[in-house]
Amino acid sequence: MMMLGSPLPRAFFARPPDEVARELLGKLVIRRHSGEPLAGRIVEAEAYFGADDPAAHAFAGRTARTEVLFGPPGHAYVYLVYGMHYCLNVSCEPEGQAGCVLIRALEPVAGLAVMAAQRGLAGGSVMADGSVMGAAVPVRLLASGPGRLCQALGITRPAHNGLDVCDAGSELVFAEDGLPLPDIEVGPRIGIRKAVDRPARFWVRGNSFVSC
DNA sequence: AAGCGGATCGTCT
DNA sequence: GACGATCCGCTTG
Repeated sequence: MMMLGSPLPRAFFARPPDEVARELLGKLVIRRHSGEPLAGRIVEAEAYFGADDPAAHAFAGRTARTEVLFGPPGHAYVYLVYGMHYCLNVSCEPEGQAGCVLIRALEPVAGLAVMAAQRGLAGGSVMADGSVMGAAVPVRLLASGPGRLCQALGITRPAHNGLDVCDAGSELVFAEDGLPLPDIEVGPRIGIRKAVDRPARFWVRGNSFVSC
């Protein structure tokens, strides 16, 4: 029986990315830093394969950017999209073989106020007399989307690319949450132009934090 | 409620 | 020199 919050073992990631993506649903992403830990439960993830997947970054071969994808499993692959958003992935397959899972949405579990602040959604409107009208923080939008969750957790390529997410001492850890596997749905991946028909997106059925 | 376009830059052609 | 594994605000209906 795995302990609650304990890091997932490296063997968990040393498998094909579609298996890993499916089983990552319900697991925790924990961002440790000097303050309180930030955490979210994975509710949506996509598998990206290697040489046989034109939609994957690894498809073009081994480059400086994609080095992590070909390295040992269980390491963070963080890249910049559209010049402004970071995306978090975790490397899969044994060392030497490319593959990863893109984390697309988290259900916030801990550190919601910090997440809101980092998202620029501190909530509440400052009135003319200096008082603050209550406007509830839109929790659903905190970490629902690959760019949003990186902003909420403060994940960047310079700081986090290549980190070992199986190491309890790491700034970024993927961990067990002690919950049974949720009811899962499968469909095509989002936002890609190649291999659009491949069913490689997994999400928790009915969960309101799924990005779409 | 849905659709459009602007922002912004590392990476590879 | 072009192009994204995106998000947000503004437009229209």
